Amino acid sequence: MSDTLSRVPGGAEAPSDFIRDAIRQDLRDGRFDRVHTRFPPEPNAYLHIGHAKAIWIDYGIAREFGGLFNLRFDDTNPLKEEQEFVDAIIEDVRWLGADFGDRLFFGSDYFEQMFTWAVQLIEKGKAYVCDLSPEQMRETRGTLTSPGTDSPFRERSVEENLDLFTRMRAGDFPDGTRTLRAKIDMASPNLVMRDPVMYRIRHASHHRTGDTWSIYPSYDWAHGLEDSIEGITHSLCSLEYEIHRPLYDWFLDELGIYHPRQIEFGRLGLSYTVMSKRRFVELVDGGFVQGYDDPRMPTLAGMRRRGYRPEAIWDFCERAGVGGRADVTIDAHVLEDCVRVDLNKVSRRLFAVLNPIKVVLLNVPEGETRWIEAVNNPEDPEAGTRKVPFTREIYIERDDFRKEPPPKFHRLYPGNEVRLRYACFITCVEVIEDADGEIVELHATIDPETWSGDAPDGRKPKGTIHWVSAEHGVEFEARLFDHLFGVPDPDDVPEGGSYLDNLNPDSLRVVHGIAEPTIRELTPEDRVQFERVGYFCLDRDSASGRLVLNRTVSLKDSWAKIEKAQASGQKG
RNA sequence: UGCCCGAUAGCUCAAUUGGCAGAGCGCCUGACUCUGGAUCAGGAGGUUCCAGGUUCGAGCCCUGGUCGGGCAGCCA
Repeated sequence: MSDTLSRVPGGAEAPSDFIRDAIRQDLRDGRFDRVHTRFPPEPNAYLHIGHAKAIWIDYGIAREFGGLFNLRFDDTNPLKEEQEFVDAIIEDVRWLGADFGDRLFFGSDYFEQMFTWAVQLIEKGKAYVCDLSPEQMRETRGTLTSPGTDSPFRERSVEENLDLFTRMRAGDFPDGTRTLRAKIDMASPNLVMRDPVMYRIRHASHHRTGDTWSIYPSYDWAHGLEDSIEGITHSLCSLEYEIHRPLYDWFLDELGIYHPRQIEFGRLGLSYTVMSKRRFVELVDGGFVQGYDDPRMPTLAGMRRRGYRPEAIWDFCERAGVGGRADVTIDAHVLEDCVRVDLNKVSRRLFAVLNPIKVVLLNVPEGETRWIEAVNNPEDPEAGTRKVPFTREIYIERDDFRKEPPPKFHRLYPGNEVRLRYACFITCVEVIEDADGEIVELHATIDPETWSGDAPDGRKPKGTIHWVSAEHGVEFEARLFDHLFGVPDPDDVPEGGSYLDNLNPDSLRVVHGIAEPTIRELTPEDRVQFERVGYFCLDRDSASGRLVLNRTVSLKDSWAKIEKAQASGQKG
């Protein structure tokens, strides 16, 4: 192993995958003497978890190898691109923590240089102006199994091409009437190489260049040039561009300019959701979600609003890995696990009850408030403690009580004693029901000897439950999210069906809970764990007097698992 | 009936130059606990898509199949 290599980050200890291996090889061979990557989004949509993987690869590799990382907008199509998306993407990339420093670039800044290079190709006889209509071009391109035919304009003179191309730029011709094409091979088995379009006429206003251009470069022509101009070493992109690599190389070789290396990786998919811009639009426009940042959406904006931290997303990308040369779909539960692991370390704990039932503690005097010290985060001693009010009437989770306890149920039931977390032991002495047999209230007694946390006789209740003082409790709205789709693969539909048929009707459930007063201290995007319930994040919809919390993810519910096992055990 | 890519545990993926097939998640047991959380220990689970071939030895190399995906925008 090279000594130099093992000293730089990414040399010796760094993860190994086919991309990193290829880069190390390039460094050893002297093909490149540094590493410089870029993330090149088109500003026409919001970023999603799939983009996070690309950023993780681009930025992560640059950092590991001590190289540079650019954020570059590939804005070559004025019809689809908007400043709104530029702003949103920059915000998302920053939020993720991918540091591009001052290296924020726009493909449109290079239009003039691209034009100059196009003229060079024309002069070299490698590009020509073609008058074919879009339909004619399609017809002459051939098919997957048959070659195309040469355009009748393929052999125009350099002078005529130059004149026409200049007039295209000047705006002399209507949209769609002419293109500049590379002269390669209409019989190539790779359709991408059949005289691809380099420029098309578009009398459209661009979000950055305004009306200065009436021709715009195509992706294939522009992308390699952008990489070359910025001195990118490794142009990492998804698998769909693999077939474009010969063209990427062709342009750079014909121009004889600095030549980065394109390497493709598999796209990242997530189960129980969809990941295309078109479908995002359908979900939003169809009112199935409330926006691109709806917490159920796999967009970075949605995940942020839901309460995910970038750390969890990085961890997820790492677990997914670069993998082989294939697209991968990772189980959504893996992402959720990453979120739990991350939030567990950093979240303050709070008491909140989502489905309350009142408990009257008969031997606690009315009007008395006892302030209990509670640990803010057992995982982080520095998070300190807080005081939680305890009174005669409290709320507990309805699920934490059963009139007739099933086996292994260690929570509250008539005659049973449980621990109120951080407080004392209580025993249920009476169940109050209404005329319909609905439980409306419980009566219980506390053991005053157990305030220290231990009983003098050493007995230990099997269950510990959370609680909220009825007098001090603060009401809030909880938005409980579930997978947007009811099945792992939304595209798994019968003939003629739509992925929309698989929408999960219960992906959003709104309930009203009661929490300890500390909840009032939260500000939007603050994350907490409601003990024994799950992780929540204050939504920006919260206004004075109205608290809205998004459930980021529930805790693993092992009791639910036991119950499920019991239920299936009975029938089996 | 073209070109390119893929197929490994229930799921998603690993496996240096060919050298005893692994991980995470899920599942099952158990331990521990003031979150039935977290944590810890153990376990089950495989014809590496199929058929040939090369090799002392093949998940890996070769040939032929099967199945799945991508490619015929003046999108990126």
